[in-house]
Amino acid sequence: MSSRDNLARNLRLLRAAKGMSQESLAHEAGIHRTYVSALERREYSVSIDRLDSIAASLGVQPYVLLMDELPRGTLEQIS
Amino acid sequence: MSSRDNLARNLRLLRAAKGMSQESLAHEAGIHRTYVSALERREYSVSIDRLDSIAASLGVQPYVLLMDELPRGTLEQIS
DNA sequence: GTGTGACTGATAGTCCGTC
DNA sequence: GGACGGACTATCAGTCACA
Repeated sequence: MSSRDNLARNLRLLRAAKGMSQESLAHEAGIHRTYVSALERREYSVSIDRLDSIAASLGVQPYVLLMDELPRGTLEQIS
Repeated sequence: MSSRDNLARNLRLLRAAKGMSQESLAHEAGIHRTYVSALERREYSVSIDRLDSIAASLGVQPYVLLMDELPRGTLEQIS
């Protein structure tokens, strides 16, 4: 499993858990809507600076987005 | 703490624990010598594809490189 | 609300070198 | 062995139009 794959999956999971659209997540993270779409389709190898802003919008630590499995309770705690 | 800062510190710690030079790490990870130097000086925001190859060379999971603190026992286990 | 192609500007990453 | 610079190329990343 590559980090790119893990990011794509975790992004979808966490975004769904927060009930956010790609559009609203993009707006909060200060990036473009179609770029969030591209990341969820593994199209890009995101830089860790972007990872920081995306993680902040989702309310998790940046490294969590790259894990094989989300830590227990992550989705529940995310409000 | 940004991911860039955490990476710089963890890279130095793990590389020292393995007794590797910047040059040998770069060679094993398939990246350039001066780029490893730049990452340890926070000069760049590395992409997650490179993060994967660097982590593999150091014998850790990619996300570990972005953590505030290395999991207990990481440096000892690294041989 | 999301996927995709096309196009461009920004920056990640290489390769040369010196100290 | 490592810091740092300049010049370069590849890829990331921003924005649009359209389905």
